[in-house]
Amino acid sequence: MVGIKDVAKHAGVSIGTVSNVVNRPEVVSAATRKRVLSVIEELGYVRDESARQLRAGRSRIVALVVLDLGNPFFVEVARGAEEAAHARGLNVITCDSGQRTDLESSYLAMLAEQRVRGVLLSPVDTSGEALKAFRRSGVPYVFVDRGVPADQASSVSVDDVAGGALAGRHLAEAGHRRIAFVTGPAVLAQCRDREAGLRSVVDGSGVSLTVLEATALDFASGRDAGARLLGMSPRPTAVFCANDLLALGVLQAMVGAGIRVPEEMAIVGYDDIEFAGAAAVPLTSVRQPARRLGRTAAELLLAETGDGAAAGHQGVVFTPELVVRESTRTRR
Amino acid sequence: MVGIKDVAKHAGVSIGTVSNVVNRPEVVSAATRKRVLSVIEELGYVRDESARQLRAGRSRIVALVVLDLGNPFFVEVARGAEEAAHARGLNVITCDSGQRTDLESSYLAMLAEQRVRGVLLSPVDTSGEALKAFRRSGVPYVFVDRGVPADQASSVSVDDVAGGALAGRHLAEAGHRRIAFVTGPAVLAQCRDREAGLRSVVDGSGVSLTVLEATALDFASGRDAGARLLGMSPRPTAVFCANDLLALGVLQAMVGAGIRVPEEMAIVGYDDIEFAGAAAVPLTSVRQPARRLGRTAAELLLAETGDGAAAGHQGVVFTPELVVRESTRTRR
DNA sequence: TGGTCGGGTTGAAACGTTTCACACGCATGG
DNA sequence: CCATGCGTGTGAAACGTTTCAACCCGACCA
Repeated sequence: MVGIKDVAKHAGVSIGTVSNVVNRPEVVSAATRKRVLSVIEELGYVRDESARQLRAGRSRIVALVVLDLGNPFFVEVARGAEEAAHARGLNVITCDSGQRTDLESSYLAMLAEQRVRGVLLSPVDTSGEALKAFRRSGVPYVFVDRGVPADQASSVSVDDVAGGALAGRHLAEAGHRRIAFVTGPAVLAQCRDREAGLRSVVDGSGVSLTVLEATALDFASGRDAGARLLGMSPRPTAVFCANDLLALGVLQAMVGAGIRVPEEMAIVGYDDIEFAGAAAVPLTSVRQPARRLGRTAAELLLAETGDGAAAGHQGVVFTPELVVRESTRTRR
Repeated sequence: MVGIKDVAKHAGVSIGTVSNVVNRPEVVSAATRKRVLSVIEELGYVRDESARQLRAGRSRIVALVVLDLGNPFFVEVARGAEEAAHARGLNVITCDSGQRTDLESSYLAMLAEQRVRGVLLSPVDTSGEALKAFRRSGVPYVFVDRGVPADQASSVSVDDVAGGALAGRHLAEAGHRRIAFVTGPAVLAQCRDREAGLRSVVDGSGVSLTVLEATALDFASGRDAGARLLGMSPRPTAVFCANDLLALGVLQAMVGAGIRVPEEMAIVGYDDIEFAGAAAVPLTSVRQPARRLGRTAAELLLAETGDGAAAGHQGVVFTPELVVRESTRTRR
């Protein structure tokens, strides 16, 4: 593999000059610059980032670790993060923890070894071992889609309690008295907060609330939850799901069983992914500014790790928004 | 940042010994091993992969460059690739080229600088400049979801011509005489091949075929294409879309305009993503073994770059499968 | 003419690993 | 008692960059 030395030899200059041509072209004379560049082209030299990084002590890569890439919400977050990083000449690598603590740990360990510039983390569990070990490595990180006290780290999140309340209020006002909440694993703060928001509206109002915990926040688990819902009696008249994938799964179960939505079962999802509007019955959902979440998180991280070296952490919280569609629109 | 030297000093051993503890624990005595390990733990030492890689000359990372991470098909491909790579102790980084040649080039350049072990590439254009430049870098690569002559590179693909024919035959047999094909950018071989397959069935059979080119293979473009479809007269009675996202977009346009599917417009998609079955009208689609595609591609790459160093390239071609659902099931 | 300046180039150190030839000490066998 | 070998540990080289002090040389100024 051709290195800077080969280029130097062929061009009849020193290694340092080649390096200058590549990194600070303005300090080298036009003549040599041209000569060196043509040798680089001819030999097909591409610099070795690992050597560069070893010397520099820091990498030009930012990592994003998300809960589930199968969820279009996180794909949007990733796009936002890339926008912001590219604008600063950094690259992003995205890792999918699949909501598994072990995978999350292993990715974090890998990223620490890579000495990435920083990590945008949508954590499975903010208090677990995985994170504790990572913190020791000293790699800067920012929480995405998960708020934490600002003394611990910066974070960008959406107010999940408010989102849950939004959904709850919507259903309560439509007159539903038996509501189900389909949630994911309780380790996920998003799930807990959305439930809390829902309860804040529903509790004490005479509405009965049933909670169904799905094994994962995905489509298949939603279908399972839907099946359980069908077996209940009396059956709830409305269901709020912790995300759209679950909601789509529930919806499919309903349609499959011939239950009319929203007449016999109203459904509210969360995230407002693009598919929500394209479902069998377009889904009412709580919208989160996914792309902005990613962009802001990246910006926060870069501000912290930049040369300006701002000290303190920040917490940014966005506000969710209810998008009403057919799945809760009672046609009379 | 604590390095191997610090560990060595604290443990009262040489650098080499620390390295041995980490990489070949069996050659060092139990006593020193224990001592060194405890120092590592105490100091929170994590090795620097860039130094490691510089020395080794090769990285422990495999890259996957896909056309669109917003397409669940590619997320599945990525999962398959990760399965295979993790099984061999390698990590995968996924890059989303967004079907843009410039982004693809920039990712490939970045990956070459990183000296990744190899690249799994779902290329925008197999003959373009982007690829030519990358080839010079000498980084091994395998095409995913795109067949090429085996003398150029290994590849894993699905027979798109057969897939197109599958869809065409299905529609022709259902008696459709005016069929539309909604496709993506013509640079994409997938689009061209699926069209070719469709034509092989339809041409000369008296069926009229209209081709609508969408700007991208995504949901929004599908909606646009759907709108155009609505404006045609006579309107086709069936539409085959180059992927499911387009098909879902078209479907939404139909539903929005009150056109009944499949009675007034039959729709066939491609990929059979999970959402296809959950759509307003469950979508008939041509299924591809996405996960297997990713897994096989990774295995091929690792076989080529492994120590065994098999020389030649291979081309693996999978066969697609038609999944019939409501969107083409004529209810009489 | 001598001194200073500055543009252009060089050579070497440093980054943190891994690896490998070698050294040391001890037991074993001749 | 010497040779051999084995189990441990060491020290230094090498990986490909970047950076920085030093150097060279021609021009300009006093």
